[in-house]
Amino acid sequence: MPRAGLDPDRVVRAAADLVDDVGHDQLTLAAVAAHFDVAVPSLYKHVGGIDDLHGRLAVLAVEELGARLAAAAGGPHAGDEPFRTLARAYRAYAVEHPGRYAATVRAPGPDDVALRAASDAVLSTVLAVLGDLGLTGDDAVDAARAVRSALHGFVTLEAAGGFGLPRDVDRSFTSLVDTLHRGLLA
Amino acid sequence: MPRAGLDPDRVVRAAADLVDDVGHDQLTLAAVAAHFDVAVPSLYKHVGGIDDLHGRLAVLAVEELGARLAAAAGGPHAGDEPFRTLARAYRAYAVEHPGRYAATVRAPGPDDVALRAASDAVLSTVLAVLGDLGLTGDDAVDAARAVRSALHGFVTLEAAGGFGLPRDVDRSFTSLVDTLHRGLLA
DNA sequence: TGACAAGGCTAAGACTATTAGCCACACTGG
DNA sequence: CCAGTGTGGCTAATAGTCTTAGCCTTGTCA
Repeated sequence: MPRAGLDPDRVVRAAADLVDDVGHDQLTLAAVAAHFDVAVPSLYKHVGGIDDLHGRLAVLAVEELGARLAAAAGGPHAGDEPFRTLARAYRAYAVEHPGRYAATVRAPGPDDVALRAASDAVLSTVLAVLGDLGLTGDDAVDAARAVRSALHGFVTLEAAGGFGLPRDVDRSFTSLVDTLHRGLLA
Repeated sequence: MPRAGLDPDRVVRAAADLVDDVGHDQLTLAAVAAHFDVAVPSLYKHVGGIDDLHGRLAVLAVEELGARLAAAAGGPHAGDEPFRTLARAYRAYAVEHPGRYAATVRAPGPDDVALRAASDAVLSTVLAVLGDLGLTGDDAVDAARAVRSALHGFVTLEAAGGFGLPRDVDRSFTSLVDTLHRGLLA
C-alpha cells in the first residue's frame, strides 16, 4: 500500500485541470481519484467532499483571475487603455480556463474568508482602473458591477455557445468594451 | 394502478416550478416523480430522461422570456424608453423565475429547432428595440450581444449573490442600463 | 366485446457521494 | 536501533442518482 503523496493543493489543482477539460459541472471525486490512481474515499483525507472541493476550486480560480487582472492593470498596456487591457485579460482567462472560470461564480459563504479575500482583490483591481477613469464612491461601485456583469455575461454566453449568429465574436467583444467605456465616461 | 394523467407538458411545467423553488442544478427526476406521486421510471414514458427534460425546460423558459420581452417592447412603456422597459422586463423574469432563467442558458443543439426558434424570437425583439435606436446590421448584432451579455451577467451575479457590497442593487441595475444606453447611442 | 396501444409498475445495473473502520507505512522519541 | 504512533491509504457498506428491460393493467376504438 504505497503512499500516493496527495495533499489538498494537489487535489485542488487536479480538479482545476479536470474541469477545464470536461466542464465545471462534470467534476466528480471519481475522476479526481482516477487521475491519482487512488480509491475515491482516500480523497476525504485531504478535502471534505465534493462541496468542499468546489469551494477550494473557487478560491483557486478567483485568485488566479485576480492575479491576471492585477498584472494586466499594472503592466504595460500595449498602447491601449488600462480599461481595455483589463477587459481583454478577463476574457482571456475565461477562454483559456473555462472550467476554472465557471468555478468563480460562487457566493462566498458567511465565513468563507479565503474566497471573500480573493473576490475583494479582484474588485479592488477593477475599482483602481475605474478610479483612473474618474469614477469614485457609489458611482464606482455601480460601474464595477456593470463592468463585471458585462464581462461575465459575455464570456458565459460565449462559453455556452449562446452566440448563434455568424458575426465575429472577437469584434463583438471589442464593441462591448467600447460601448461600456463610452457609457462610463459620458 | 390508476393512471396519473401525465403528459410531457405537465412534466415540464412541474420541473419548471421545481427549479424555481430549489435551483436549476437541483432538478432530479426523483423530485418530479414525487410531485406526481409516481415512480421515477414512469416519467420515461413522457420525456427522454434528465437531459431531455433540461432541454424541454430550456424551450419553455426561453419562450416565456420571449413573451415577456415582446409584451414589454410592444406595450405601454410607462413614460420610459422601450430600451429600459425591455431591460426591466428581462431582469424581472430572472428574479421571479430564477430556475427557469438559469435553464435559458443552453446552446441549441444542431437540430434543436424549438429552442433555436425561441431564441430567435428573443433576439428579434431585442433587435427591434435596437433598431428604434438607429442600430442596424453588424452594429445591431454587436449591440444585441452587448445588451444580452450585460443583462445576463447582472441577473446571474445577482442570483448567485455575487454583489457583496451594500450598495443598492436596484440602483446599480438602473445605472447599468443607463450606461449601456449612453454607450450605444454615442 | 375483444384487441391493442399507452401508461403505469417492479426489478436490476451502473453510476455518484459519503461514512465507518481497518491496516501498513513512515516518522519520531527514547 | 527499535517501539510507538499518527497519517494516509484501503475495503465494505449505505444511500442517492439515472437508466433500461420487461410486465401488466387500464382505457380506447373498431
